[in-house]
Amino acid sequence: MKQPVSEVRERILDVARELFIKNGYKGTSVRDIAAASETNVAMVNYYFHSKYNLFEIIFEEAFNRLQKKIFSTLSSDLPFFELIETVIDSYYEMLMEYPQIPIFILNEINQNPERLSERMREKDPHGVFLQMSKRIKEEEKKGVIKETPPIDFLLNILSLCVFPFIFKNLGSNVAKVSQREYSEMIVNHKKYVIQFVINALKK
Amino acid sequence: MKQPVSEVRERILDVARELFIKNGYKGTSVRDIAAASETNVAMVNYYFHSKYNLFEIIFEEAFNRLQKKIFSTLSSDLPFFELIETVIDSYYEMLMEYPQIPIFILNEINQNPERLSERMREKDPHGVFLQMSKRIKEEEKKGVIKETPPIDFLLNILSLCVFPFIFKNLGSNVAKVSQREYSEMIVNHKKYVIQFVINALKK
DNA sequence: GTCTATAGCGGGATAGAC
DNA sequence: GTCTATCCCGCTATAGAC
Repeated sequence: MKQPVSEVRERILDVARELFIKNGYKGTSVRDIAAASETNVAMVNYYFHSKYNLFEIIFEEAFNRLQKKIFSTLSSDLPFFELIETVIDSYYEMLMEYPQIPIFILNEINQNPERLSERMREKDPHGVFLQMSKRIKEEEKKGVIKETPPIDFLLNILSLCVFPFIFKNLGSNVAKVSQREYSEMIVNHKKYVIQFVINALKK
Repeated sequence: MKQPVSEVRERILDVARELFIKNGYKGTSVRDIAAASETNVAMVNYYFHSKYNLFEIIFEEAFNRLQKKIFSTLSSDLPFFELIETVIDSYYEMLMEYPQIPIFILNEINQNPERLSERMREKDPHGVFLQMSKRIKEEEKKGVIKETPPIDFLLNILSLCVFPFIFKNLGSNVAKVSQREYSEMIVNHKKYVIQFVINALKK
């Protein structure tokens, strides 16, 4: 019994997504994908031309999701400290739902940095960085916050939000807690991070 | 003319360190190492048995140095804020020398989490975490700093120190700066991080 | 559209002569 | 200790039968 256009294609795509997220690009072979999707190597290359092309389709999907979420938060017109809180909230919310994404992205940076960053540059239609810089400048002028270089500040936000998820595997092992316990710990950690950042900003 | 015990071994080790740092573990082949050290593949395996073992020797070297440095800082009697500054300094100094280490660790985690975390647990013979907790408690009592859960605080320190290096490849491309410029940027970023952390702590 | 079979490459590791 | 030659593996990709 045959599904619409290509049930096989979908099956390969689903399996590949799972494997790429779990094992990364280099850690996933076309043979793995073929076996897990109960097809064969030739089928994967028939539908997707190459392993890299297949990877790109899946990567795009994950990447768009993350981008959309973060950008819509950053572009809102909330009061400054609430904006900060919401940005951090959004990162954590997103990353708790898709904890594999940072590892997925970071693992593959080495693979093709030019191409990936080309994409990221394309995907900044609202000038989020400029908008954020403007908000920071305003608050500096008001004397509410300390002198805050936008790049350094945003890098700190990114570090504080993303690293705990990257560190999850190692951290839970070293601390001898289950991944589940670590995840619960992260919820509390988020609250500390928000306070930490706001304290660091305040004059 | 022959050098002491094995001039060749040292040469291989030096070249390997350089290549691993520059191109990462997977990006460096034993053939590359052989060529650059003007020996051959057999020599590399004669002295180091395997590529993985060779890398581990280099990894161990860096890890031990960091460990030693952090501990000597923690057990010093520096004033608390200077202690924080020195710890952050040490992390950045080490990571600027071995920027590939975090990425190697990340890749290792996916492949063999048990082995790596076993090692890291072994390497805390002096109780860095306990030392730090003690100092934090003292400063809390003095009323100098806010309430500061040690785990969350240390995770923040780690995030702020390690993430910029993980992000290096992607970040430098997105910001359209060379890796070299990014590295220079990181030196300034470190200064901001130190101020950021100290402000966040202060009551 | 599906599959088998294999080409062709590049990797790590090793045997064995010197 | 050193080197050449080679093994064996896994990978991507494709040719060609059905």
